[in-house]
Amino acid sequence: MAKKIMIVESPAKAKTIKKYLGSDFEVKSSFGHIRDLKKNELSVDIEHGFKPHYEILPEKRKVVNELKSAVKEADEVWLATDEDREGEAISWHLCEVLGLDIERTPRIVFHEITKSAIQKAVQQPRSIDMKLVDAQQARRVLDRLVGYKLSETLWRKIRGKLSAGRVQSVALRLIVEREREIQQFQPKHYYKVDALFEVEKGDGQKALLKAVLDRRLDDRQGAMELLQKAKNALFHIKKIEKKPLTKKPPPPFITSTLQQEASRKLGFSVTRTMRVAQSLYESGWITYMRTDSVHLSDTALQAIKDVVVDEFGEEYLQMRQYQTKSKMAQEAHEAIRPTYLDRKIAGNTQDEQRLYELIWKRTVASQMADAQLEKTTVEITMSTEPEAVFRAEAEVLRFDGFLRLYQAASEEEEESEKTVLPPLEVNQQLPLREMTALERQTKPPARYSEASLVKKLEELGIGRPSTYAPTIAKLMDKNRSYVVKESREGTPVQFEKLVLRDGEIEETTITEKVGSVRNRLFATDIGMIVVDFLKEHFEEIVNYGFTAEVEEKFDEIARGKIKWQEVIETFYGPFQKTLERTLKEAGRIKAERVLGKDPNTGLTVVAKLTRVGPAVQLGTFEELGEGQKPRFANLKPDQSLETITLEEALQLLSLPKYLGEFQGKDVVVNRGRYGPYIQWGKDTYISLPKGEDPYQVDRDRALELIGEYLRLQQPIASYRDKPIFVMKGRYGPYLKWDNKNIKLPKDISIDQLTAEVAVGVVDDYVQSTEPLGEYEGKPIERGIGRYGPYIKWNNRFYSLPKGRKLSELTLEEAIELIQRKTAKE
DNA sequence: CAGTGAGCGAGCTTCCGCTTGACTT
Repeated sequence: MAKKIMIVESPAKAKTIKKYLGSDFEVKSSFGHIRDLKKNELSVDIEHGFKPHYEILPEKRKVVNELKSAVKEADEVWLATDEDREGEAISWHLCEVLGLDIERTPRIVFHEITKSAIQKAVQQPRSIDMKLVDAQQARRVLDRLVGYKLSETLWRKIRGKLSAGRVQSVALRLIVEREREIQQFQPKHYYKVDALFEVEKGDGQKALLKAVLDRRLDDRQGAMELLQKAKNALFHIKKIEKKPLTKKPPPPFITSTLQQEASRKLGFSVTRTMRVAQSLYESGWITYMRTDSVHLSDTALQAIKDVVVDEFGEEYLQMRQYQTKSKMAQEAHEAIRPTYLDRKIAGNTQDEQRLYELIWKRTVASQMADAQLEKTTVEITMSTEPEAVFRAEAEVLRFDGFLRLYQAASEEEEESEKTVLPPLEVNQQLPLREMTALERQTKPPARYSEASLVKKLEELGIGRPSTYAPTIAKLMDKNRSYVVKESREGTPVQFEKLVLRDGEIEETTITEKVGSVRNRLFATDIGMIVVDFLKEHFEEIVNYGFTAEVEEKFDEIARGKIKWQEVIETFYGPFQKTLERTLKEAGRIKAERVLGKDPNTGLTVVAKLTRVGPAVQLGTFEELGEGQKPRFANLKPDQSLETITLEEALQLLSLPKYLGEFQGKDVVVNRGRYGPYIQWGKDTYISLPKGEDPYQVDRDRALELIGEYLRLQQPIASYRDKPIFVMKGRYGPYLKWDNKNIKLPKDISIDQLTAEVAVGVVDDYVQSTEPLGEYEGKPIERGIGRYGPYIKWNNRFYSLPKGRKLSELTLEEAIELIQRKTAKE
């Protein structure tokens, strides 16, 4: 029998296809691209029609050799790489490298991996589409020219190791421009007014109805006037409006939406989401995770239908096929869905199980009925102020539909308060219980999170499912540090609160933290400098529409309307002129701002980007003369070269501060690489507690911290002849004993910790982590991990049910736990 | 764990998109 081999891109895919094709074919994988431009040089011959010089990717030599010998043995080679530009190019490179005839090698495509789709594809082989390959070559050559030429310009004009490119520079621009908007934002204060009315219920009880004034008041005077008028006002219901509302389920996941939902609901970074999804894919639980298509195969739809009808009943079923939104989508795959819809749970780790559950719910919900709601709006008027209208809103769920299974998370927390309304009638008079005017301030636009940046990039058609996560990682990479991901505490702001109750207006001031954020992307000074430079000299390329424009050209190449070299030629001519002009005319960027003079020394204070990051400098090299070095102080993470003031700079320069001697050794407070610390003598360093301001630390405070440090140096007690130490770690206080870290129970604070209590905690730990016993001749071990207490048997982990303590778990219960989980699988 | 920061200048860096391991902890 003739031997046939088929080559696909992914080994997991190869395995599945093999199953469907049976013994006719051997299925091999190329592991993605096998050939590319050389890494250490431009590798595009500009003089000779932009001819690319390809080489086998060094890490793919082994795969290529294996493919070569497999091809030698075979009578027929079939190519089944993905149905898109990149997939077509991979097939072409395979032909070139494996010596296959481009015209005669059968090439098949399918965009779902089901038995029928594959069998159908095998019936309709075609040959490689060189027009599509050329579109890919144009894409590749353009990205290389833009990327390497721009990066080299940055090395010469700003500093080495920096990079720029069609995708990363636009992503960076988005973050930088958002950062600037926030810097320039001036918050406006306003007053938000709510009223609390009493409503008689039928049973003689009173219910409360909260309504919100439908506009914001500009100042305190306006708020006060309204509350004054409310003292003698009558309130009437003017209108009750009921509107039906339908909510549609969201489409099944693609890469970008999975990253967004996993970020909001599970708190995953985009990299973590992709790592976990990859693992689920390799285990065969989900379809391919790098996709831009919302398409579901017929077999999947049928399986989802069965699940919906089984679990929820016919009335919850509403089949639909979704349309992919993005114009840039290449749709080589299905949406991300479970491979077996009847599996509600899959995955080994907790991360995998949580992500799988999310995918399962979203997939099933996509074929469920719309939710039907009724929205009621009540308008209440005020007799003494015709302009004032109070509004209460409530939503009643008439039919839950898909909401029974899946609720999409929203990016910003919902602020509107939706209450259940008591029975109400038009013209009904409502007694006022209380009216509150609370001062608020407007918020600047939100900084991007990883996931919201992905969403924006996708809207702009920039980047591909396989590059979203790596692009973001690249912006944060150490060699560039264009962007940092940080959580920041807000700053306290005082707000006035006016409350009218029982005819009296009470005024109070409350303090609230404004602008706290978790895991947001912040532009750094070097990020801003690079964007400014690119915008000034290469506006066309960092323009948000650049990718969309060149994509149109690539489409024309794919349709055979234009040659790829022509597209590159048209772009490169003007680009090269701009490059030459920039290299000649632009000076070397030295980001430096003179802030003023230090009143004590008369020396100039400068803010600048040094080799090791943004800093302020006291005295210039000229001022100080031969052999003298200026003093430097690094900027704090929330400061920027663009906005730092002389006062802030002088404060930064006030450290290191000498605080006298203690026990004959110098005490100094300073800020270092790892935050603020106290140095005592030559080699004792004591970090300040988190959040403490080093500029406020005086001698008394320093000695207090040294005292505490000395106490912690001594063991608090000993257990089984080994010392117990109290330690302070990132996640709070803990005990160290026998090289093990033991967390303190929440109800024990470090101050009230006595020797007896410490021994007790260690004893408890020892009791609950020694093996519990044996099951089938293997020990059952116990331990406390990141996600709580667990038992471990036969190299597998079993989480304890919520609330169960390790020390109270009996052997019988443990065995039952193991049996139950084993039975499930 | 707790430094550094200019100039001088050789030698290094870099893109986007398609795929997973082979290394550590």
